[in-house]
Amino acid sequence: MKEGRQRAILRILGRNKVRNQEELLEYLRNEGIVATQATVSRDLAQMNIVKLRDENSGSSFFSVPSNFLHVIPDANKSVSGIVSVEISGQICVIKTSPGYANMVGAVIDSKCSGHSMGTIAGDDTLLVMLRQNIVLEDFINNLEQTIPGISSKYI
Amino acid sequence: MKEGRQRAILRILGRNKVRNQEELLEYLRNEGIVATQATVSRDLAQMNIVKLRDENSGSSFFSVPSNFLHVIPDANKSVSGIVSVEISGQICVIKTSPGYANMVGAVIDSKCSGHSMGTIAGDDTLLVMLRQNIVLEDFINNLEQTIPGISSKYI
DNA sequence: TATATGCTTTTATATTTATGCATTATATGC
DNA sequence: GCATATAATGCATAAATATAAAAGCATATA
Repeated sequence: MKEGRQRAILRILGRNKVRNQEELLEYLRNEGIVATQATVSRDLAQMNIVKLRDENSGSSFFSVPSNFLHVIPDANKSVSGIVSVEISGQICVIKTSPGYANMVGAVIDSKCSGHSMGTIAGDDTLLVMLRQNIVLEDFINNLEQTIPGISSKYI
Repeated sequence: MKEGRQRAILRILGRNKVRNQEELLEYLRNEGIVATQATVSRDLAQMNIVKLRDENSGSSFFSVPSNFLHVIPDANKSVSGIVSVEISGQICVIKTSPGYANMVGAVIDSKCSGHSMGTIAGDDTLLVMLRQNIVLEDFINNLEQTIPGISSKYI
């Protein structure tokens, strides 16, 4: 019960700007999950979710801390030299085995140009600068298809 | 009036974990600044200050966004090769003496991994990519302890 | 001087979020 | 299965935050 609801909350907050807990309840109801405000209040506290402010509108909305959104390399089929993938704001950082960052960067430059403004590679760290209005999930899907051996999941 | 109060708020929030607006009003009163809850509510909105959750206690407290914070090298005791530190959004740029950026990057990789997703170094410029939803004050404290010779100040 | 204009602030109140307590569900040991 | 412990939930309400409306105050303007 709780676990499924919290997973749903992550999904919902990842896709929508939710401005208060009543609104979140509605989204949940649309998925067939019924709960009360008190319950989601506790969920949010437990998940460390916070309310941030929209720079422009000034209105506030819930935000999932990054440690709940991980893109992890799939150990079974990892042939790409990728160690980890992490996203924060418009920045995606990909850690690779030593010497691999440039190669991965080249791949992303050619295959993810719709999502990426560009990349800069060190030796084992690749910086991908994401475009402003992309849908993060699309980029992740793109990554998954482009670079065999990584998969994303929530939590 | 307003400007001085907001400056005080930055100072107070940088040094203390303030848990609600009434508490903030008390801190202000201790500095001889009298205002009402409604006023600081607007101040916080205007300054984009948000409430985060303490990882351990679960209780929440106000946090100042990056564009109000500056970290500067302390000229008196600067022995680390660091020239300047500046933060914008999720990006921290550290300028160093020529050739030092890599070294500083390695230090940060090992000592600040909780706050940093990764670093990329040029010759005299180091880019530190910060995780989402970190408490910036914590990162800066960490930096100060990790790299002797820098100190931070508010605005 | 009187009037208008654009903030800032307060007061009063609405909205939003958190929480104590009782209840129900779920797990654990016998 | 039954008893008991533990956790999850809802209800009612308290606490915290935001906001509408009015008042204050400085500056500009006729």
